[in-house]
Amino acid sequence: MNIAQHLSTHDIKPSYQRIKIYEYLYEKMNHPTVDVIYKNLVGEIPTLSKSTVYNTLKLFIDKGITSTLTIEDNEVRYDAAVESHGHFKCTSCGAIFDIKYDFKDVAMNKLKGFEIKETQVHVKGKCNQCLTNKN
Amino acid sequence: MNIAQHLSTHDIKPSYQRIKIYEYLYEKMNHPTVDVIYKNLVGEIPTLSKSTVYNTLKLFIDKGITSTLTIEDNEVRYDAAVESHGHFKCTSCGAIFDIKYDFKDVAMNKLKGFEIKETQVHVKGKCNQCLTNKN
DNA sequence: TTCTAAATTTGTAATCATTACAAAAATAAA
DNA sequence: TTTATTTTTGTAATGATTACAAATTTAGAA
Repeated sequence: MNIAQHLSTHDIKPSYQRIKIYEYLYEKMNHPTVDVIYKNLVGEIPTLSKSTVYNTLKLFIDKGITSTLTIEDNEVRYDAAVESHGHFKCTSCGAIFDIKYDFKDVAMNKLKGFEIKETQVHVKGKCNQCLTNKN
Repeated sequence: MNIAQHLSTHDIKPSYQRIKIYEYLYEKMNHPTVDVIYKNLVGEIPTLSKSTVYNTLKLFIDKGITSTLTIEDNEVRYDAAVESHGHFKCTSCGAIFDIKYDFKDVAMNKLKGFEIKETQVHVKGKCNQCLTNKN
């Protein structure tokens, strides 16, 4: 994936900060919060401002190359994947797993005549590993 | 529904404020925010504090008689219904509709060996009425 | 009932994420 | 090079939530 080109294709001028932020989102795929992104990039970009992270993510969302998820209240996370998919969050280790689900299975029969723009599925519990480790 | 008794059954002493807050949640079923609850009750309980609303809702959640939903980032809402069900929010009029869905349909095959505690399904779009009114 | 202890409510201050905004820096165009 | 535009940055403002201690209410014991 050529990130600069991907940004350009979506009408986003590929500045250094924008490339780095998108690169982080895309390569880590770890559903980071703004704070996590900032802390991970400020070493490499010492002048980086949190404002830039906020601005950039807002731009990415406007242009449709990033989506948000809010599993816990007060904890907005960002995702380079924009196709509909769900998220499982382990309440023990905090890890987030992507889960696929079939759009039409999610009670869409209940929403006849409604125009659906976005669906989010969040599941919380304990992951495989934490269960075996008895965390 | 006898609210005082319902609270007592769940190990919550039925104070005046607690009864009123639960009553509001239960009778309106409008998925209110803290602010909405406060504004709607402060007329009847002039000394009511927002702290009380926060404290009370936290207590209700601990005791399992209230659940939260966060469809929009930064907008925590409360619900007297605790069974798994989904929510549709109309982006035009802001109304929230409950939707039933089948727990096991939501990609649970992907989560073998995981312990699932909670699922949330959020759908955004335009409701029937807004579509016909061309809002 | 009266006294005392515990629980609840309240108001204010502190915190934290996010937004607003204007100055500084970088980039592009003339 | 000069000028205009875009992007980045830092600080201040906002708003929701939490922390906390004082005031009030409730419950229990004497």
